[in-house]
Amino acid sequence: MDRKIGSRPSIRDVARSAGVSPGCVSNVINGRRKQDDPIGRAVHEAIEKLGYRRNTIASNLRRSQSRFIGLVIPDFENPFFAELVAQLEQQAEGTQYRIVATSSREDPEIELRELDELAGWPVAGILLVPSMDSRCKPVIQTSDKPVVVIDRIIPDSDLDVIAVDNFEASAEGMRRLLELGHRRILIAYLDDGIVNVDERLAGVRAAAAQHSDELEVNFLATGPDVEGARQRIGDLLDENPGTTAIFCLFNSATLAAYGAAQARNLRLGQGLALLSFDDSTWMSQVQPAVAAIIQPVAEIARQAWERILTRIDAETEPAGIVRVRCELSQRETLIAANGVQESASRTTEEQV
Amino acid sequence: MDRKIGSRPSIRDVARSAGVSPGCVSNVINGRRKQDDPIGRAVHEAIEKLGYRRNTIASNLRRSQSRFIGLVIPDFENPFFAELVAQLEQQAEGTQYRIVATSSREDPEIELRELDELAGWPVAGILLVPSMDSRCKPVIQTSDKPVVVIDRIIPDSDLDVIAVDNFEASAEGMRRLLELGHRRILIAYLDDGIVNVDERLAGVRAAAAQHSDELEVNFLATGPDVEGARQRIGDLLDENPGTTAIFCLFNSATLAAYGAAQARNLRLGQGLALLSFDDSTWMSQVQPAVAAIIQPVAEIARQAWERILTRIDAETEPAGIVRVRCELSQRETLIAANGVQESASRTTEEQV
DNA sequence: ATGAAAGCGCTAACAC
DNA sequence: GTGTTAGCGCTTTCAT
Repeated sequence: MDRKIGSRPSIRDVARSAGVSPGCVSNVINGRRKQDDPIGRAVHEAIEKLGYRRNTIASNLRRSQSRFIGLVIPDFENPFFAELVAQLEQQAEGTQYRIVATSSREDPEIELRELDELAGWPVAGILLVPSMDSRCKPVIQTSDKPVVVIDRIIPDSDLDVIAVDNFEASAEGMRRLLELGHRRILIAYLDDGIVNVDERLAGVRAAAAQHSDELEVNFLATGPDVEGARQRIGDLLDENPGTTAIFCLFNSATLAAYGAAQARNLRLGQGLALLSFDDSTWMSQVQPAVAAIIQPVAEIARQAWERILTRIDAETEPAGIVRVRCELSQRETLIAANGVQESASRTTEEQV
Repeated sequence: MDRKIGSRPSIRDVARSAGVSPGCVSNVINGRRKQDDPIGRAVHEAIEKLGYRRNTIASNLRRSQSRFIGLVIPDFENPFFAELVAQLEQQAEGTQYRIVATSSREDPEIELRELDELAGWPVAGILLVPSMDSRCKPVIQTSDKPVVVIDRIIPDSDLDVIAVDNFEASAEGMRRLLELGHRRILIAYLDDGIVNVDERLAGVRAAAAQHSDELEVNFLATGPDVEGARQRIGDLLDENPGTTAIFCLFNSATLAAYGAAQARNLRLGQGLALLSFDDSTWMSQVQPAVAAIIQPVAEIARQAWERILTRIDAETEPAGIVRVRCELSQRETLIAANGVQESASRTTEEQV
């Protein structure tokens, strides 16, 4: 009541109210002193009465330690990253650390600003999903706090990275389509020069190269927006009516392909196969359900969390890239080239 | 070089290196002193050389002010909240404040913990999308920092709230269906006791009550998971084959309804109308595109941001509820009961 | 066991 | 203008 409005009671107010010293209050708060004697009780009462809450930041400042881990992702609206944030929060649960999340909106400038900002924070470590640009590389390499890169490899660097096995997963997807008899395949990818997509493309190419039959594989760079992607995929389908399968290398292309196919009355799961790299909720709910290569986000989060904690404890471990395996979910749009469904039922989906 | 590894150079190191006092360095950093004289230059050089970064937190502690605004949402994976975070970050851009986002995973316990945590933070204000439970009410009301509630009204309170006009938007949606000749309508809602859904239900009921014809309106509580919702909606469609329109009062029910309709070969946009409260990317991309009541997230974010800044400046303004109007996007699944499409083309969508 | 006092990194009021 | 100094809220020796 005797303090200026808006400012909260400090440890000193509690001490005064309980008739003890601030240090003593600190001891009580941090359990370094028995709680159930007259003094301990008095302190607790004062805390209660004044509505005292410890200032975490001041506490950390004094301890010269931090219980925060900064997370920078490109975009909250991408379901993959949204799930990543959720899973990382889950990992943080129960540990002494908490996640502080911000996004770069895929803008390298903002990304640098965010990293810069975090550098001025007392964060114990940084988890980063880099934007589609490697400008952040020097900043990370000279960072004084541990950084773990997630999902997107930064070329020519020896940073800690947790990513999925893009190459192998794509190759497997492509092999699957070839096994199913597809020979005219449309590969929709985002753009050149994006690490993940490049790796996925390489996987597709490798699988195609191993195949002996004559293939007609069309590679289409769709660009980032769904609307434009639908247009381009549609055009390509019109020009290549013999196409029997579409393999989309990132999730919004799948939505575009789905729409384009519907618009042309191409019956997915009957005349046309569709496979997506990266899953989304809608894919398993529509009918026919869209087959997808599922990125094990929970596992990625687990690995990233483990790695950053290790790094915080001991900075001496050698850095390295961890590749997490993806699962191909066998849903209804994954059919043979003759139109036969390989798997008719939802219940045969492989679990992640 | 003479400091312990992992700890960053402080303002004192810079001062020593530049041969000036810490206070002087502070003055240079904060532009309270001209930069381009020998001393100013020496300081800048020292900063450069040591790789000094200001510790934002310590700075804020000393200034007894904060440049952070805490945001607590129920769930990063809900596209509506994801967009909200993105839009709020956009609002924060250019201001002196930044957003620190965490989620409660719809768990009232975690929500309380998060609010408690923020109470111990030097945040200037709190933006909260409450979980589906009002347990947080007392905490907010006794908070020593301004709180603005977003999206979900907390009953019987006089807090600052920014929400959409659920009642009016639902009523308009329902009226629209009635005008289009629908008389057997399925209303899929999440569950009773959830504020937003209750308001939407009330809007639907009010519109139905105003109508003179005999109506058969089925209300179905789907529960939170899409799979279960699809099952229940499917069952209800089977039991009521005369149903000509489905109105889903939250976004994942729309996905469930879409899947259920596809599974039964009910042609959406031809035999069956579908209207969604809340938009998602997939809705405008599938064919027929799913009509949706669009919540103007950007506007919600704008209002919330404006409100919290006002509150931070002056806590004296009277609190109040701001209701933001939604837009009905006229897409292809919004057809008349006789099967005629009211609007055939995507291009006639109203803009948000 | 307990309280006084120093100090985390920084800023602001104050003297010089 | 410039450096000295006190202190933001807290923790942690270190005397008592």
